[in-house]
Amino acid sequence: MFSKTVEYALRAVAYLGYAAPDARTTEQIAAATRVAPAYLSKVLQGLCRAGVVKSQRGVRGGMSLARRPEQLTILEVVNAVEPIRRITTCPLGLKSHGVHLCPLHKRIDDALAMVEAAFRQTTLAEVLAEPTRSPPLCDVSIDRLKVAAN
Amino acid sequence: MFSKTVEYALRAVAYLGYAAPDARTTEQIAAATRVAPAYLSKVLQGLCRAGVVKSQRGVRGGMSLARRPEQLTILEVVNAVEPIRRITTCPLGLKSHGVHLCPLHKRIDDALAMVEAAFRQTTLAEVLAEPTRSPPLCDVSIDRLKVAAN
DNA sequence: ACGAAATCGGATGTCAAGGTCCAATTTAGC
DNA sequence: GCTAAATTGGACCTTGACATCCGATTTCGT
Repeated sequence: MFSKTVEYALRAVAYLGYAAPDARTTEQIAAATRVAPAYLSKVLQGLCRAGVVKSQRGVRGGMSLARRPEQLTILEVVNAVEPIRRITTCPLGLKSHGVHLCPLHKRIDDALAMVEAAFRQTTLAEVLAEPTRSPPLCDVSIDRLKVAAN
Repeated sequence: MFSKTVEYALRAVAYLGYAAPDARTTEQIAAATRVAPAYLSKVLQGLCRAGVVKSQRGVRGGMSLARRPEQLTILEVVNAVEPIRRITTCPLGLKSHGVHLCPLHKRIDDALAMVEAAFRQTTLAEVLAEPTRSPPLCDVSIDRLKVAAN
């Protein structure tokens, strides 16, 4: 239902939020999020163009959040890589009823709207702060220790 | 977010519900739902195997609903062609926390759960019966007249 | 100024989704 | 029994998602 690319983008952003405000290299992010480094690179480029993360080239460069976690919603991340396309007109292309969706497509769009609303209401900060037995992104804490040790 | 195949399956089922209890040929369904006939054939085969529709070969054959619209939910149709895969374990494969999802994946799974619940609660009969300016499936009424005229 | 470290961008490869085509099979009706 | 009408299943094609690779470029630190 959600593409792998969306998964990868959310993992990366979660990891960066955890590391904020420091930057992390694509290699580090890939290792921590268990994503193929070369592909993650492309995903991060997309997030960069969308203004979700910012990049710094060269020595001691890497990726970091473009905004504070409190100002970044899950929806923005999702829409940056693969926009949720709401149904606004009849997919069958019938002009017989203009903007009014038939009951079937209304239901489908309602489902999209629910997801959209849920993601819009959730900030990265909320995800990171949520008390839980499992740390965000699973083993990000282990990685954090590893990075801190360097 | 939802695949084309899911769209096609829902359109076909909506059309068949509208025509119920009579059968319709793949050609008729394809024309009414604006789907490529050859591909719709494959989709219908899947629905048939899943027990959502039933097929009748030969002269005066075609496709019809396997159950009454009141007994068929949107979720069943969706799951027949492309099951909604809830997140049950950490996608990163970390065994460090067993069945407990991290906050990120919890949110994603919550979204999936909402969609699943909405689709489970909606029967085909409800979709067909809903009062609206636009008939279900857009121009199904036009098609109905055409079929009735034969 | 130089070199190492990092992103950027383009070319390429792989695989599943979406889509087509057709011969084989089944079946109602004459 | 024959024929026309319909599904079935398999082979095939096309496109986009996922993924890899590498040379070019930028930039920090010495």
